Amino acid sequence: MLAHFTSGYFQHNEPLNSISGRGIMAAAQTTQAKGRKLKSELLAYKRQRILEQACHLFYELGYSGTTLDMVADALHVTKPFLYSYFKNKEAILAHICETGISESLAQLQAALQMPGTHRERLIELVRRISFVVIKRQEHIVVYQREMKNLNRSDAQRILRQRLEFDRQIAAHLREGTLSGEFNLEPDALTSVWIGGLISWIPVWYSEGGRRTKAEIVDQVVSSSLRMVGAEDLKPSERLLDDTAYTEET
Amino acid sequence: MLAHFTSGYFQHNEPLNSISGRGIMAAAQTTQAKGRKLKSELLAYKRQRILEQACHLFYELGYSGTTLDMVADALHVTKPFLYSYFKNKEAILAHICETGISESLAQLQAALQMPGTHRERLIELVRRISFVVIKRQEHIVVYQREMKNLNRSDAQRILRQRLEFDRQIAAHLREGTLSGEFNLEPDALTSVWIGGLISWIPVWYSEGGRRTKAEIVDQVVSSSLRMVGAEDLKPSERLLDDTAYTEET
DNA sequence: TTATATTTATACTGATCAGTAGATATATGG
DNA sequence: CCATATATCTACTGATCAGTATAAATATAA
Repeated sequence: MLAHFTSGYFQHNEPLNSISGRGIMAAAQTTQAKGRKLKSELLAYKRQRILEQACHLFYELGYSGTTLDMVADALHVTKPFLYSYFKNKEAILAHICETGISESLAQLQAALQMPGTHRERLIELVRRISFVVIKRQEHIVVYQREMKNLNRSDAQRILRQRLEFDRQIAAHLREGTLSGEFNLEPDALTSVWIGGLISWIPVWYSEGGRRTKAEIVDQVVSSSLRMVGAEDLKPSERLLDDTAYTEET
Repeated sequence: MLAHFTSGYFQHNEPLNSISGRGIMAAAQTTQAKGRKLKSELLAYKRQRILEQACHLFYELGYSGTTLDMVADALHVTKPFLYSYFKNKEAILAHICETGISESLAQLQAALQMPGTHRERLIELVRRISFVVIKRQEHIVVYQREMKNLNRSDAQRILRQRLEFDRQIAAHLREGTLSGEFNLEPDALTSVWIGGLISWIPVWYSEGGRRTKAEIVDQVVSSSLRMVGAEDLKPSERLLDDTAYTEET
């Protein structure tokens, strides 16, 4: 039952309720501290698996079209199990909605802190965010569709991150315009349109479709550069493959 | 009760169930043909009012967050009333979802048939579609959010219109590239990105906000021109006001 | 091994709501 | 004004499902 345990990673097709600390505990039981750490890892892992499965079902069937019994069944557990990990259905949705935007914001900030011209950093940030959006397609779509079901405080917390996201891109475009790299009118909402472009990816991209991730992302980057009035993506700047941006963290 | 009737138009705050053909019938009752025509107009009007109100509530509260009792209450009628105008709740949603896309498609085709260069017609079509999207903001948002709740055949019918919409824009961009007005790579998905740009308007535009409709639309047009590699919108081409595109049809 | 703590499951409740059967009111035509 | 047709309402049902009380199973520590 517990044999699938492999150096910290878990098999995803294993019934969630069969996962325990026993195997490792027996082998490496030295201190209570280690036991506590493992326990909290298990907790986090189970939470994450619930979120993944719920996200997928919300994506396929909609939030209100998905019952918690369905989520539980898919994980081979029962509804009250879910309630010991999340306060209620809405709390699950809130976590899902927050994932995409908070990861995007993190990548945006990382890209902005890199060295290079404004144009180079724009390329980098559009790329990084686009890859997040592709990786978290389902989260992004669920967020866009099901936002309305969030309670006031969750909605506000997430909205604040969105506004911060937009504020930082807008600032970068303003700076780049001042430095002469971009060509934008003072009151252009180009940060908004770039955000729209990136958020539009899930509408058309599908894993295993005719285009590779790198192609799609290069098109978004190219369109963004054209929109801000910077030099278009040079052939040498094209992505050959996704590896640099799709490694697991 | 029936005094609000004015030359074919109806007051919107009047209880829907008080609207009848009596007033006009008494004054202008000449043939049965006229009576039938009026009757079908009344039927169409009531259907339209149900759709408007339902759309607004779906927009505010979500499809599953809106009960048909709420829709009925808002119109000062009862739930079974709605069922004599629509087969079920999903049929109401399907009509709402179809509105935005079919009106957009109509405007697209009208713009494409106008005289002018490819660039001029691109400006015209982006403008027209953008104004549809602004006018039908709530319909568009409800469609994007609640698509999943449509049954197979409704979803397919609407999807076909979307695909046709994209196909025609793509064809226009291809022709414009061949004629040398645009500068696009053969496999660019620019029609998709322009569609995304336009669909993104409702996320940020709000009636009575800091920007006028004309400003927003000009920005979308400008971004589209830049994306396709055409000459940017000249100051003389800017919209001074919305009137040319927002007259009632 | 046994006592205690933690995790997970069984079985239920109360509220909600789409959809309907049948009654009532209103309009139409003679 | 009456008879018929049409439009609308009252009152209900059956199914669904989020959330919970409590029991069972499992893990932990001594």
